[in-house]
Amino acid sequence: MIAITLPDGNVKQFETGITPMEVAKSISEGFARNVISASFNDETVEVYSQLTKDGNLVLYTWKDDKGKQAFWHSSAHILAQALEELFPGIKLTIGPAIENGFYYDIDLMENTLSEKDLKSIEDKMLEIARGKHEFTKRKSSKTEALNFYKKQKNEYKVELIENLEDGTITFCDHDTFTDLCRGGHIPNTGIVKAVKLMSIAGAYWRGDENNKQLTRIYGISFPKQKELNEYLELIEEAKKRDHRKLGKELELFTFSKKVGQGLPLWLPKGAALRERLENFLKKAQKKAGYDMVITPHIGLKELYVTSGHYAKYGKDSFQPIKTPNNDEEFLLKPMNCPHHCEIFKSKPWSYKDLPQRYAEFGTVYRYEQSGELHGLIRVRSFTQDDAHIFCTPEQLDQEFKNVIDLVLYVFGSLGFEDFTTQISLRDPDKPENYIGSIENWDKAEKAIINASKEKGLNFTIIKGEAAFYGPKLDFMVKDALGRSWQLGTIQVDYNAPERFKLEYKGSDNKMHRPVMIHRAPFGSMERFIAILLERTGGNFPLWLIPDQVSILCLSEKYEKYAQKVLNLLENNEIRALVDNRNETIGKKIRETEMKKIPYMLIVGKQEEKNDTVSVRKHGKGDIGEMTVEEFSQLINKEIETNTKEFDV
RNA sequence: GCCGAUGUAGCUCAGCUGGCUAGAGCAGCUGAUUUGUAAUCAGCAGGUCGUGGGUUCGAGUCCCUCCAUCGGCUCCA
Repeated sequence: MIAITLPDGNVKQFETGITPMEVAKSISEGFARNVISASFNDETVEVYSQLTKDGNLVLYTWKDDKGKQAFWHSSAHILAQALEELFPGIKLTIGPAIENGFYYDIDLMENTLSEKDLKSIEDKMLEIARGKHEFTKRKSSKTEALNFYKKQKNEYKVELIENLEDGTITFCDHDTFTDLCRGGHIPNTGIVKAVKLMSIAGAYWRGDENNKQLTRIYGISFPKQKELNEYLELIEEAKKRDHRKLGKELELFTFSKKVGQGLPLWLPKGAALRERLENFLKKAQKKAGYDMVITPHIGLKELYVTSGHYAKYGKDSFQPIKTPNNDEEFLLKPMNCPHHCEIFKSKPWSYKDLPQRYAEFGTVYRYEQSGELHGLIRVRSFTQDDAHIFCTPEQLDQEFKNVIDLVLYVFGSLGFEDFTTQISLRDPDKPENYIGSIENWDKAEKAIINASKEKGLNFTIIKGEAAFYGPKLDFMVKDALGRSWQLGTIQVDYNAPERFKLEYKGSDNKMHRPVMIHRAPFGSMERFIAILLERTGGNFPLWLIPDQVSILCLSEKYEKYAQKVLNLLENNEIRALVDNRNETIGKKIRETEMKKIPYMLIVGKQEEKNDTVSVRKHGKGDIGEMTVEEFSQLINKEIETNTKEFDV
């Protein structure tokens, strides 16, 4: 007998060798029908695996993330079988479940695959699924496994197995198909009722650009057709919030083939909105003790040789600008830190003067790979809300925490509550990727982790993701389609002060090296605004939105009165416009609603007589008649509640 | 940069297997209408069918090059 502990704390006795599915049946038949996966002592097991010792058992249904994972991973197996049947001779590599669905990477050999083929693969998958084939896991010795794949000339699987320990190798079979697999499957293929293959992409074997590029097929599957339909509808809805589409509709920004790809052009409404965001941050930064500085858009190549950026990124940047007569080379600045270091160097400092905090909305230029450009989110010219803090080592902790507070203030003010944070550290096995001493790296990494802990951030640590000069804390936010993007960033840097030989005089009358913090709460104006657009769907907070009010004339007769209302609003710093077109009021309302202008003021005979306006709120409808004064107060109150001051 | 897809009017799209002067709705312009809470009516104008080349009696449609865009991969100071 073994003792099985269930999540609710209940302990039950079973015969040795009982399966999770039988345990599920002992709870209830109905529940058992929904169980598709299980974990035993925190390890994923098959529902038909025999349990031979005491332990904690968790049973998963489709509703659990773990259940979905098993479902999608099993679907990847079905995809692989369909592919093998349709394209004999292809080589399978890996096929995991992902956040939404699954993929399988295959080496197609001499076959080609295009999106037109996806439908027939889906059909094949459903045909296999309907066979209700059981997934069964079996153990294999290393030599046996190697022989199996060597016979198939599948060098990918051979490489995978060679990195595995003998005794831990398992295969998973269903129907005629078999695959090297750690496990975690649903009971049988029949549970998969709906499949959609989303796209084909190239993906390098093991994620390394130097390896062969495989073909990756992305898909998603569901236990019910209805759920698939709902998912596809959700994606369609998300596409409506795409910042590229909204940016065009709301006339915020554009791109021009002639100017060049990845070089955004800000239209008047977008530029004004961006300025409001900048002013919002400037105000908070002033309170937090930052000084604004301004630096040029170019710098001598030597500047970047000193900083180390030239060696690291010189080849992948916009190439140097050469002067014809003198032998000079300038770079378009890809970052602001070297300029700011030189500002710090412009005069001697005492420890009493520190910290020095230099802030600049600095536009930088980076030659991003063409395939990587993405609307305003990934561009070749963008403006960082940059600042560099030069402080003593003793001040580092406090300064870092203050920056976290500032980022949290910015995110909070704009409704980014569901962000995640990640700390990027160096990869200790690849010292060649980084500059600076181990001691300094250790200090910097410790400082970030301590500050993040103290501020109660729920962070994940990722090794090998640090910048070449130092570790960083990034604030990540998701776009409409659920893709995560880095916005705010805070980085500790001991190396730039070293390379630029920055100094201050300490209380001991000796020279010391300051520590530098790079930070940008928005990250870049472009990316931040893009994400804000996707999350609000263009319904920006009232203080940010380009046009706050549209005054709709019932007919041209009331234009004069509308102008008077406009003047009154403008005196109250409210952004308004008059719609005096010769159109019906219904049409004007419809169009203003679609332009997402938050308030409409309808003026006609009645309003002119009463000296009032009829107010209609976007998405809500008519909210009644009031004086312009009352309306202004309403607006200003709404703005006030949405914009809290930064507390130092 | 790599894999796959897309590119027709300012916007959204139609144009079947190659065959008259390339169509529609919205936006625009002109005129009528002077309007009470999500589309008033009529007329007009607007396109080197992304670019360059090729196949053909004939190309928006077929093939190739390049450019841009979209979904991924790699990259992201």
